[in-house]
Amino acid sequence: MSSAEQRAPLNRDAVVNAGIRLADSHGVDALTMRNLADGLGFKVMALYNHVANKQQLLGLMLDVVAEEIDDPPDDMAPLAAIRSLAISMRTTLTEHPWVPDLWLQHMPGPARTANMERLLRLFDESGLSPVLAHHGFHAVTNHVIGYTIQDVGMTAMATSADPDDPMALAYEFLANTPAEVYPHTVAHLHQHLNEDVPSSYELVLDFILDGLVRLNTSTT
Amino acid sequence: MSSAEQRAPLNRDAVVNAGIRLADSHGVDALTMRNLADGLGFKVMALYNHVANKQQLLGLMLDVVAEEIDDPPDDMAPLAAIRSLAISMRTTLTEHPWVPDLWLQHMPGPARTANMERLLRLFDESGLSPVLAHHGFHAVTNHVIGYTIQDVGMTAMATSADPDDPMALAYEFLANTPAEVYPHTVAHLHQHLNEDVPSSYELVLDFILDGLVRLNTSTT
DNA sequence: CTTGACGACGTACGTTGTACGTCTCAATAT
DNA sequence: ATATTGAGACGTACAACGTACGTCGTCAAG
Repeated sequence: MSSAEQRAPLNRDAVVNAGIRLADSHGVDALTMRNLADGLGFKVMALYNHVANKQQLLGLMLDVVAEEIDDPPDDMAPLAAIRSLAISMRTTLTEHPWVPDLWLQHMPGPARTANMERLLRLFDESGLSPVLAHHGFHAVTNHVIGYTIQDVGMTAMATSADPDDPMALAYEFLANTPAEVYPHTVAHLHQHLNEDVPSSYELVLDFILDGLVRLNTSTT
Repeated sequence: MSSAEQRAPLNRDAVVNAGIRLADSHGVDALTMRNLADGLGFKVMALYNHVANKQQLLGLMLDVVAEEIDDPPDDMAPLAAIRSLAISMRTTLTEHPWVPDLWLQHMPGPARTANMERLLRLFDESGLSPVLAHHGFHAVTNHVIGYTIQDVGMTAMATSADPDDPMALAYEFLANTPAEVYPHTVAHLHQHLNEDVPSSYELVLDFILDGLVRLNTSTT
């Protein structure tokens, strides 16, 4: 009986994937080494045979997520492909709300480096001047991360304040900020609560891309 | 002797300001309650007579930083004032590298709410349509936070890897990413290390503002 | 002179990451 | 067949953290 119950030994991929699932489902705060080990049916110290420490584990998790980002088709025009890639990145990052924060605090692994390479190559092929291509890379990267981090951070705050009713936080904020003192802020928040405004993600992305092209053609 | 050494009692402002100084000088990781108490010449639990918990302390610290943001002059044209405010925000946030991350994870206090109000009012007075003003607010906020968080995160990573030589991290990264596989990434990094490219912060900010104005006039 | 409030602090607890050493077992070498 | 080795799971233990609780001294109001 005892020999029949041999589990398969742990391995790095299993640990990393379990980490991603745990962070996705219960938030990054629930990702403790003990918790993770429990979920896998092992004890804490078993994990350390497969990852050096938590920091490394997080880095590996990030790189797995980076692999999930869809590539634009090869035959797409560079600027359209940039646009498409930016949207894919946002999609993937939004599916793993714990990622955007950590993204900026870890060195890129192979998959994320490949992702940067792709975006940089597209800019190189876009016809923009080298300096504008350089700035474009940063502008788009910043746009993707910034917008996503903000979205995700907001909803994380709301659900951590009251998991049952994410709206509760907004109403509590409204109760504490008088409309006579902060009329525009209150109005803005109401726009979010009542009418639902579409995301300006793609709109602003296009402002950036159009701005790059426009400046490029006007100085060439 | 003992009665002559009476210290002034602690108060909330002292705690909050000491927290800011500590986070500024030694990083947010060094901001532990014990550390903070030590710096003030008190013991840990004394702090809890003045702040409810660490979370609240961080929130108070953030709002003090929000107060530091310079307002644009009242007579400045709305769009110019928005631009000016965005630059002031970046300046202040950069002076407190621990802020951008936390900024998105805490509800705004009074000062930050006032800051939002200001930006929203400027957009309201800008002549943009209400929906574009709404999007403009998010676009600019995102730009400010995103760009700053990225700057600050990078340098934080570099200095935490090797406080003596922040460049070391870049060279280590280069050593691990072959130029044959990642030519554009390597070239991009070299642009940062050799030529020093000016920040694209204002350039992209203008892309956004110009994009808003252009779209507004073309659909009005 | 008493009383009551307030602020500082000692003690203690639960939670976290992880260093270190031990034990088991299968694969390999003799 | 026996001895050796190495990998992997795990128990124990520790330091650092946030913070709950209770105690004590001091000072102002009754």
